[in-house]
Amino acid sequence: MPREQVGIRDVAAAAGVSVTTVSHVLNDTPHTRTSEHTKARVRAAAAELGYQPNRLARGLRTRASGMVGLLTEEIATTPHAGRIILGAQEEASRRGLTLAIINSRLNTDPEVETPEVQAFIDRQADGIIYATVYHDEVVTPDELHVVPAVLIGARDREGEIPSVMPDERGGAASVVDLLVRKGHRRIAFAATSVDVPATRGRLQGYRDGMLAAGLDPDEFVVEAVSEASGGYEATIGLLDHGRDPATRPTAVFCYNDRMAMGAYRAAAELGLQVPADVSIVGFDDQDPIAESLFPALTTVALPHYEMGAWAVRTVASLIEGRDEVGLLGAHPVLLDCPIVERASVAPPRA
Amino acid sequence: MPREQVGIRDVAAAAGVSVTTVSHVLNDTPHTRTSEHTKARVRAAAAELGYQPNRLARGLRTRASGMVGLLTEEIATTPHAGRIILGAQEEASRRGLTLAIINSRLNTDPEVETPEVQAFIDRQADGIIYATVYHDEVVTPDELHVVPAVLIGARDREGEIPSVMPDERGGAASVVDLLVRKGHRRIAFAATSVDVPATRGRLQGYRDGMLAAGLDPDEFVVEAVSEASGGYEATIGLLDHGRDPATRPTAVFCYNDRMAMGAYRAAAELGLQVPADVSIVGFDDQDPIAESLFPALTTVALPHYEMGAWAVRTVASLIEGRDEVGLLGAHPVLLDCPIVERASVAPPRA
DNA sequence: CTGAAAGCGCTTACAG
DNA sequence: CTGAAAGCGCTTACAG
Repeated sequence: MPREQVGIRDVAAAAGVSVTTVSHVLNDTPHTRTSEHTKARVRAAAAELGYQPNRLARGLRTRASGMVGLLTEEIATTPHAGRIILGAQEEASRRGLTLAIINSRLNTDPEVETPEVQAFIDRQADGIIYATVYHDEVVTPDELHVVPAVLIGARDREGEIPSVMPDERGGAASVVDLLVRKGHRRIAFAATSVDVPATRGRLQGYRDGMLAAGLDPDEFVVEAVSEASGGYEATIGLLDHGRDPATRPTAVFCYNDRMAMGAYRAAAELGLQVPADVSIVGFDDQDPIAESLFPALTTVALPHYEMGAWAVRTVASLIEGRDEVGLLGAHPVLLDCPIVERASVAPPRA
Repeated sequence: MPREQVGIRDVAAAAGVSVTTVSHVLNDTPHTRTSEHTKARVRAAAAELGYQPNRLARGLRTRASGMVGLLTEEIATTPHAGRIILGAQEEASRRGLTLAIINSRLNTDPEVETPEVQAFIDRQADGIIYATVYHDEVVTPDELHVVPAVLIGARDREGEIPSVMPDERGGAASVVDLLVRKGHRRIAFAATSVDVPATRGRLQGYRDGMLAAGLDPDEFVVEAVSEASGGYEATIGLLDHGRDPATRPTAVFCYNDRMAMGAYRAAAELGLQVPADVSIVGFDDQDPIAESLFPALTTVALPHYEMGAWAVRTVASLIEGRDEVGLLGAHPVLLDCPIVERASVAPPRA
């Protein structure tokens, strides 16, 4: 499979001009006058020969590879991480950048080397995006500070590297608000205790919402494991046990969709209809649960795609030297978590 | 952020040798004698300066970028597509290759250009992996034939490009076999009619299994939409309607996990316990359904990770000129779909 | 055993 | 308006 590369020299020869001229016209080099006639000849020759510039050579010369590296920490573990990649990839394509990906094993020790970052640097990546599993803050590998870089899902402890994360708190608050507007007042939250930002943010958002509505933010909070079984148990505890229907919750907001899945099962076992007897809301908009549940689950979507796109947009502006940064590094950017209304919420029984 | 690149020249100067020598010792160039003493000096200097060769420059010179491109068609639509990327990425890392990714919008018209492929070629990708959404065969873009290439999820119509896909048929047959070994004889299959290979392969596998066990391969096949609602309806149809418990199915094998999710709901509504009263099996091992269902779903896993890894392994051997190909292109490689046994299968009621 | 030199395919001051 | 030449950072015949 010999790739008989046609080079800039071939185009120059075919057009009867110098390679300099070919380069100028094909790149529209500013401050360069070339006669229209010559331009046309060059373009025709290039098209004729199917000339495509070798990006490697160009990169070597311009010291800009046109590549940005996405380092994903244990990509497989995050549901929907694929959408981060998709967002980053599409934004990169829009800008003529190529996205390279390396997945790294989780590495919490900051002192340890990060050969993945080095691999990107060796390849002259113009910028690097580090998508961490969701921890609060992270001390970033040294190598990350010598090249334009951006963080997804965690804040840089030193506050130097710009970062994005989902506004979990705002999303959770908006759920309570939705429920309140539907007429609910006894709104439970099935929380979890794992120490990750999502867990705290969502609980805080719930409390924000309850407080804003003048409701008790503690009465209906229960804690369980963040899985279907936990949602099941939490819901049974909330709605059963001879709980007076007049005082028990009319809605249960679950920490995530998997717990909501368990909540559905609990409701069914208790002979309760969703949403007529009890409204249920999840969080994550996790495909395919949210849509496959019956009735379809009202939940909150995470801005994975948007975070990926934001990351390349931001790293691109760092590359171009537009340093709204220092500014940027200090505070993480929070992206909206929109509610996806489906069919699991209704006004409470009169 | 000035990256003060240390180059091979700096190492040469520091070690007091020529760049030629530095290159030889750092690359262990064969057929080259260098005194141990010199080697040691060079290595020391390189380490001291933290020298990392510029892969762009090397690539330009050697005409091997060390990069393989993964083109994913609508990655977002396939559940678990992330695992294809993960498999490809990790295998690439093992071989010192970099994986670049481009997602393309679905493009069924073979005549239309595929700029994504061209983008990889411009960047001098050593090889290209084309991961299609799951169609039977595909006519590959011309550009793909000028560079080592490999297909995931579809066969090349011209039989030139090697391809992998899951052995859906074998996986489905093994499910029936498992059920038969547990003592089931009235095994239903909730099929779907969408015209994709998975749909045909799984049905064929079911029939293979039934035939192999001397059972009627048609009696218990029903068709429904490939979603939870379809699984629900199929199961209701199979088990209700005054069906005699002595003649109705004791197990329902669903085309996919989402349908299985509906089947669970149907069973619950009919007052049937899974797996005591009815065994249910899915297909896809779709996270998080399979694990979150109660009881946890026995299902069949798709070899996404393995297909990704196979693809870079194969494209790497094409690159190295090991052309077990022509051979390779003719027939798609089928990868095992292993059963994941969880808790939704039990012997039928005596 | 070691090194000078050409060249990979481009871009970009610089000169004319 | 156009082109000759240097150079990006490597590797690799080739010579000594």
